[in-house]
Amino acid sequence: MSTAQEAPTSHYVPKSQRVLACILCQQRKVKCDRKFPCANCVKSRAQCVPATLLPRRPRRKIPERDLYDRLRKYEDLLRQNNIKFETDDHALLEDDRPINDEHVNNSEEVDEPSPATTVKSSASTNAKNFWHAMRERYPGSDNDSGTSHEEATEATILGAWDQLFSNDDHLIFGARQTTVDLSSLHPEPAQIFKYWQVFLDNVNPLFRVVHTPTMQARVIEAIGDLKSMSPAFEALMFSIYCIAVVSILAEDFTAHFGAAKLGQNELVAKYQFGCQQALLNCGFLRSSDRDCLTALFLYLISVSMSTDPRSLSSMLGLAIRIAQRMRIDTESACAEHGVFEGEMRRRLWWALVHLDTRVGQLADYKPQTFTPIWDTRLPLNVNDADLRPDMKEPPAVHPYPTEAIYIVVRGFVADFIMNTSLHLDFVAPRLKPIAKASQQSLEPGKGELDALENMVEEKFLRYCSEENPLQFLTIWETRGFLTKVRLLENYINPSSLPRNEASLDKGVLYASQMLQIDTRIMASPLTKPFHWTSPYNFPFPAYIALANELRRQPFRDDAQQIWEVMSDNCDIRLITTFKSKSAFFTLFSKVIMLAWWARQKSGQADDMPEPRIVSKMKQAMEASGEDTLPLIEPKDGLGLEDPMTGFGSDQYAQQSAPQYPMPGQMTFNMDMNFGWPAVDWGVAQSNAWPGGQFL
DNA sequence: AAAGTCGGACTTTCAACAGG
DNA sequence: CTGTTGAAAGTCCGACTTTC
Repeated sequence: MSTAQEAPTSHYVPKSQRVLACILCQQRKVKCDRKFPCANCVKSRAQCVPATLLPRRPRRKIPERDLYDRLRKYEDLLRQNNIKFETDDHALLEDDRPINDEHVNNSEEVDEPSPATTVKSSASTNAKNFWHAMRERYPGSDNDSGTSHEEATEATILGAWDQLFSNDDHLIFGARQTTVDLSSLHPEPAQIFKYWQVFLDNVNPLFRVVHTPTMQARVIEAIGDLKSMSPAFEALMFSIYCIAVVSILAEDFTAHFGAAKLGQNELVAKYQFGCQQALLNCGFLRSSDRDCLTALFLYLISVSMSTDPRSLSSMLGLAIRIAQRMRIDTESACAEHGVFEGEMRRRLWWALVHLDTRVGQLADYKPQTFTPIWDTRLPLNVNDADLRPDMKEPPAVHPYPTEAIYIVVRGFVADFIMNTSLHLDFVAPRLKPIAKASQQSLEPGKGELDALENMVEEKFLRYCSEENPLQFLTIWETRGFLTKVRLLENYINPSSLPRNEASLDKGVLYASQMLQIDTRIMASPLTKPFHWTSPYNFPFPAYIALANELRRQPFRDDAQQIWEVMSDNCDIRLITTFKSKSAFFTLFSKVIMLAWWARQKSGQADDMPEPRIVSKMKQAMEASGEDTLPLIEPKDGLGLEDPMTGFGSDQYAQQSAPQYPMPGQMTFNMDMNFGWPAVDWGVAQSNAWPGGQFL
C-alpha cells in the first residue's frame, strides 16, 4: 500500500487522502504507480482517471432470530443424518425470540432502509392514496398486513397494464430499432472514462442528479461487460455521453478527443440516438426507475441547445409528468425511499423544476411546476461522500459550501421566489394563501427581494470562496440573478409607479450591474467548465434596458460608460453565445444598432469613438450580408420617449410596440418585427414574471 | 512476443464491538 | 479510551487469452 498523497481529484475528496490505483489499472488488475497519468496509461495512451474511494458499507448484521433459525435447520439436518453434535440446548431449544423482534426473515433485506424509521410523513400535506383509503374503508378484508396488501393490489394492477399495453413506447421516439445493437454504440472503455470525467467536471456540479461514488463503481463494472447492463442504466450511460460531448466547447473538442473519426455534432447525434433507443428499451414512458428519468433529464438538456424551446417544453412536460407519477414531487414519498434514494429524488425533482421553468420562459409558457403546489424539500448541503445507499440517518448538513452548494443556493432562491406574492401575483394569485406565511408578511417586491438577498448572502455566499470554480459561479450567478430580478421588478412592479427618472436610472444601474456580473462570470477561467450553459444565461433584458435608455437619452452623462459596459460583455459573449448568423443575433444586433443610430442621427457634435460593440455588430452583420441600418426607421425623429415611462407619445413607439395588459404597461420600446418567437424578455411579451430564469 | 484479461490470494482499512 | 475483530475494499501476481 502506498503512502498517502494528495488526492488528485477535486470532485470527490474522501475523508482519507489515500491514493488509489487509477481506474484503468483497477480494471485491468495491474500494478499502478499512482502518478497521474500513470505509467500504464501513458504507455497505452489512455486517459488516466484517478479512482475515488467507495463509501464503506456498514457490516452486514444477521439478525439473531435468523441465526437461530438457520442453526435449527442445520441441526435438524445433522439429526436426520445421525451425525452427533454438541448443542447449547438452553440457548436454542427455548423459543426465546425477543417479543419486539421485527427483523425480516430474509437476511439479504437487512440493509434496506426501513420506511418506518425514515418516513416522517406529514398527514396534513400528504395526498391520499386510493388503495390506502380502500383499506381503511373496508378493514379486515384479508389477513395480510395493510401496506403489503396495498402494494400487492397496486402491483397487480400495474402488472395488468404491462400485459394489456405491451409496447407503447414508440409514442415519442418512434419504433425501437431492433436491428441496432446498442452495445456497439458505446464508446471505447477509455473514452467512457473520459466522458465520465468530463461529465464530472462540466455537468454534474450544476445538477448533482448523479451520485458520483456509486455511479463511478457502476461505470467501472459496466465497462467490463457492456452487453449486460440494465436498460435503465444503459440509458443513463448514453445520456452521460450525450451531455458530456455537448458540454465540451467546440474549440476544446479536438484537444479532448484529438482528430476523432466523428465530429462533435456527429458524435452528439450518435449518442442521442443511442440514448433514445436505450430509453425505449427501458420503457421510459411508464418506467418508475430513477436512472431512467435521470437519463431522460440529461438527454433533454443535451438536446436543449438545438431544440425549439416550445418543443423542448413539451418534452419536459412529459418528464415532469413521469416524475409526478413517481411522486418525487411529494416529500413524504421521497422520504419513503430512505435517506439516499430520497435525497437523489429531491435533487432530480429540483433539477427538473429549474429546467422546466427556464425553458418555459423561453417558450412563453408559465409552468405550474414553479408554484408552491408541491412539497419536495430542498436538497441538502452535503457532499456525495456523505450520502451512502445504506444509510439510515440523514447526513449532517455542512455549514460550509459543499459539492452541492450550487444546487442548494439555486434551490433556496427558487423556493423563496416561488412563495413571494410578487411571483404569485403573476402566475397564480389564487395560490397566495398556501405560499409560505413567513414571506407573506414582507412588502411585495422590494421588501421581499431585500430579505432574500440578505438571507442568501448571510446563509451561503459569505462562506463561498472566489477561488473555487463552483463557489465562484454560485456567488456571481446568484448575485446576477437577483440583479436581474430587481431590474425586471423595477419595470413591472405596480408599486414603483409612476415611473420617473429615478426609477429609470435605477433600471440603468441594475442593467449595468447585470452585464458587469455576467462579464465577470464569463471572463473568469474558473467558470470555463460551465460555459456550455452560457447561452441560457445571456443577459438580454439588460441589453434591452440599456439600449432603450440610450435611445431615449443618447447623450446622457453616463452614455460612454454604458457603451463600455455593453462592449466589455459583448467582447466575451459574441464568441460564446452566437455561433453563427441566427435569428437571435439579428434581433440582438438590431437592438444595439438602433441605440447607436439614435445617437448618430441626433445631429449633436459627438467626440465619443464608435463603441466596440457597434463595430463588432457591423462586422458580423456585414460578414453575413445584412444591412447595418435599423430595420424600421422612425418617421419623425426618433422613438425617444419610452412608453413604459409614460412620458410623451411617440408615434413610432405607438405604432410598433405591442399593447399588453401589463402592470405598469411595461413594454420595451423596440419594434417587434424581427420574427423572434418568444425571447428571454418574457416580461415584455408574456406578462410573465421571470423568477425562474435561473438555470 | 507483446498486450490484455481476470481468478483469486493477499493486504489494508475501518466500523463495530469488548473490555477496562 | 484502547485494543480486537472481521467484513469490505482495494491490490496485483501470474496464468491464461488475444492481438499483432
